Amino acid sequence: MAYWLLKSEPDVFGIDHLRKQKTSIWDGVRNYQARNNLMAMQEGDLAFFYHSSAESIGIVGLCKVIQTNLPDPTQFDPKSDYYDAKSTPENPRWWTVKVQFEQKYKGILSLETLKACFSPDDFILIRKGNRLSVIPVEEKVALEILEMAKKL
DNA sequence: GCCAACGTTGGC
DNA sequence: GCCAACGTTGGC
Repeated sequence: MAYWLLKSEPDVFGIDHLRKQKTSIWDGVRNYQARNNLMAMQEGDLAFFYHSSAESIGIVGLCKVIQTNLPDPTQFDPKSDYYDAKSTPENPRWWTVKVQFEQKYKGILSLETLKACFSPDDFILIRKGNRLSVIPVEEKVALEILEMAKKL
């Protein structure tokens, strides 16, 4: 089983949205590296939920991958911000997964804390200039984050 | 294939 | 709101 980190702006779709609706398709990703990470996900993988561009920045909860290799429906919708005219249902360009809410942490594992605990070599999230929104997390790092989350 | 221009992300 | 870093586009 692998671990991941999913970034989202809480104003748009935050941990509370996911908690309320229980599951969600992770749509709207339009970056090839992030898409490739989505395509590498397996059922049962766990993903940390990260709030970006917010008042409090950091990991706020946990979700689980429950369905993989889903074409992102927004790419076919001309009214969507994420519409891609070059994509067709026969040959979709953007694939994603469905996630299920697992847990909202009692507090936040702030970016500052994460920077203090991990090395950029071990954790892509804290590398300078990193903008990737779907990030693989090494097991070693993931297990430590899970422990840190218990103490919140 | 190069690279300048432009758009976006995301922390501060 | 600013701006550094990065990704994409398009002319050549």
